[in-house]
Amino acid sequence: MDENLDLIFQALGDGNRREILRMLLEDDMAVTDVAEPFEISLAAISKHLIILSRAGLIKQERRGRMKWCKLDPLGMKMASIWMEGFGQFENVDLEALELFIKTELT
Amino acid sequence: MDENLDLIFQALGDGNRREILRMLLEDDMAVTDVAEPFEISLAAISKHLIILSRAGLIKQERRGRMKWCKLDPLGMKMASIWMEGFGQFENVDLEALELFIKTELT
DNA sequence: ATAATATTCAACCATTTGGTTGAGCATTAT
DNA sequence: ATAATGCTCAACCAAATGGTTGAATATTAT
Repeated sequence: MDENLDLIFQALGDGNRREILRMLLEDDMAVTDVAEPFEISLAAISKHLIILSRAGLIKQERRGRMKWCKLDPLGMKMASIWMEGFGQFENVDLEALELFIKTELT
Repeated sequence: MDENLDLIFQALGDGNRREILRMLLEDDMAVTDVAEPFEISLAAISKHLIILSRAGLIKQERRGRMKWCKLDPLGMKMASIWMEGFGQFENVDLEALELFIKTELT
């Protein structure tokens, strides 16, 4: 059963959650700090963090009244291992790829 | 906007769709052939293929009355490019990873 | 011309998702 | 002891998801 991959990819399929991961790449943060740049409620962020946690993409550790969030590399690793099987990218449309990199990443 | 990544990861977040991709890795197939090993309806498979198509994970080409489905490496490439930013996997729990590889893949 | 095949469309349904608000519970500060 | 902070729970809501069935369309075979 690859329910793990379900959880991982579903978790990654939301822009807010990907943004959270990007933030945690720079530093570990408490829940309130994660929520700060977003416009949605704290409760919504809390839910997103739980989803990321269940997917193995982050770890949460309660310390005092705060809960610290840090990246857990395992989830992303599992996803990338699955994707490696499709690693024959010779036929990629390079023009579309370049456009993607310019417009979608940062 | 990274709606592209939304579509890609959401598409990958379903076991049936990942299985379709795995099948297409071996050979291009018509819709009916894709549907054959599944227990769900042909219409459901057709929908899954449209989702994969919109995500840039496959391409569909009508030839006669059949529609041929083939992998499109671009979608997977976009996903893996995004994930590369998280490529610091030194701290992975190797034991859990090994377990994952044994039980979840193939 | 008629029948069979390949695929999609449309309407529907149950469940999940992503969000809200308000209350609740620990923990820390005053 | 009381108040403030950090986070989660519960109930709710609208929209999206993954599935169904039956009809519709287009192409090929008889």
